Amino acid sequence: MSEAIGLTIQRLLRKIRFLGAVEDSFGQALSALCTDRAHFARGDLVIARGEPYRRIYLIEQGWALRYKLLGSGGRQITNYAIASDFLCFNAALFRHADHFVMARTELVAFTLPIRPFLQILNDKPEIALALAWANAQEEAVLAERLASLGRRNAKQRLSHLFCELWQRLDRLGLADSEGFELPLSQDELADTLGLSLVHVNRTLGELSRQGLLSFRHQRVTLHDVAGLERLAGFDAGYLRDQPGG
Amino acid sequence: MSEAIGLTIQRLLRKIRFLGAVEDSFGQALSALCTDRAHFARGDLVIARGEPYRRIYLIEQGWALRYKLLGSGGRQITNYAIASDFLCFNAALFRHADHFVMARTELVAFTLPIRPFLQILNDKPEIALALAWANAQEEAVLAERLASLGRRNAKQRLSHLFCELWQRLDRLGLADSEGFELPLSQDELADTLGLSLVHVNRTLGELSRQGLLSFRHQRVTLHDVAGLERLAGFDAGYLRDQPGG
DNA sequence: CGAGGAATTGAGTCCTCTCAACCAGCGTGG
DNA sequence: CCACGCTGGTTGAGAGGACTCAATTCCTCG
Repeated sequence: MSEAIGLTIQRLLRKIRFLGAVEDSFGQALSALCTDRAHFARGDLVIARGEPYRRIYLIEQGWALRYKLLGSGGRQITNYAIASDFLCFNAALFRHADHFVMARTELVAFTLPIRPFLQILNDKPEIALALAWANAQEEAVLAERLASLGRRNAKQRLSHLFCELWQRLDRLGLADSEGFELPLSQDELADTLGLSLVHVNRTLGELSRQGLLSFRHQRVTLHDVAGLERLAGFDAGYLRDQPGG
Repeated sequence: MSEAIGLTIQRLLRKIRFLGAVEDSFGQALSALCTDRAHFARGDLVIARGEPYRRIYLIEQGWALRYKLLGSGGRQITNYAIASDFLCFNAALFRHADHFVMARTELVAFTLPIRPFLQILNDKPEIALALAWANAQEEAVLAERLASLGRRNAKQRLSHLFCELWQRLDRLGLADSEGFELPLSQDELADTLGLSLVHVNRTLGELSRQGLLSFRHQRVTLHDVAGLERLAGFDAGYLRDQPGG
């Protein structure tokens, strides 16, 4: 089992790129906890708003969506979680979920019991720090998305999102030089970017006609990365900063 | 000095409401670090994007704004920091700031040297956990704001923001039953909520005409809290959940 | 009393939305 | 093997919330 989790841990390490010294104890400690896996089918809820947290998940493969439902019927997707991301990490800190998490594809995740997980954080501050770093980076992504919704138009939002995902997936070895697989519907893009489905559709069309990118059959192809980054005002700084303090 | 910091620590504790057992060691350890204060004048930059972090601040009084500047000239304010909030907390995790922090009022903050601060987190996991909790709550606020920018109209965004601030300030003893002081310009509200200055102005006018709230002379008065919450779809859940895991 | 920042108000524009069809792909069942 | 139904994508038309430009008023302070 500690072999099966190898790739996931490697990805996690690649993501957090922390001080080399940490890596060994990190992998060992986590592997020891990752004895069980959970499987979710496409569309399954991992947790619903208001439910008590039961465990923490570490995604091995698949995509999950975090979102909120508004009284007025709207949905705001706040996050995509993919391989090496944690789900319900807040279980370590809160009692109840304040958002929904849904499996967007078949999803396989290691399950970490909360108490022992807390114990590890307690015993090994290096690990806690590394995970704090990963969390902080997610928050940086959130803040950048806020800037998108607040101050960028539809074309820029879409371009920015794709630039960001490309970078992020590339780091995990899940992208290639042309683009990446994106198992989302236009509807979900809309609910991520604060746009309507119809407008996302039209805007994707425009971006495609301008030779910037195309999104068909769950695959994003970037035709002109420089152009996209210029249009979006994309600056990878918020994804790239090295840990240190 | 450890007496002067008393109120700030108390507020911090009130904010994080953590297990009683933590409080003593928490206050003592932090007080010991809070030997120096920094003063900023209205408008001063605490840190600029790209700059290396130098220290962590714990606000004693005043308001600070965290924001991003977009290439296209826009500004997105991501956060207001007030008494008992940390500034540049990321200094513990990153080398360079990915956003700006500006003092919006006269600002007084304790300065915490990074290394010793990290040492404390290292030595006292309870404290690290408590701060992680505070951080997670900030992230929840960010996510909720994302939902606002994505899926709420101008009236709802404003109402929601005010409901949230009222709650948050109340917890610190900085609000009263009528409302609270809000040292922001309409321009800054606009850059927080992804609206234009002009539209914020008109929308505030409407809310006022509807007898819901008024905002004049840096003070928000809530005339009809229930109505506001209904309009905004405000649900304090994301601010209220107790720690635990 | 003048100057500068902030708040207001008016007018016209446009980006994005909603409503509404219609089309395409695909898995299922008769 | 093909019709049916579902989900997701595409396109058209009209409406409206929010934007920009611009001018005016209100405060506050030196």
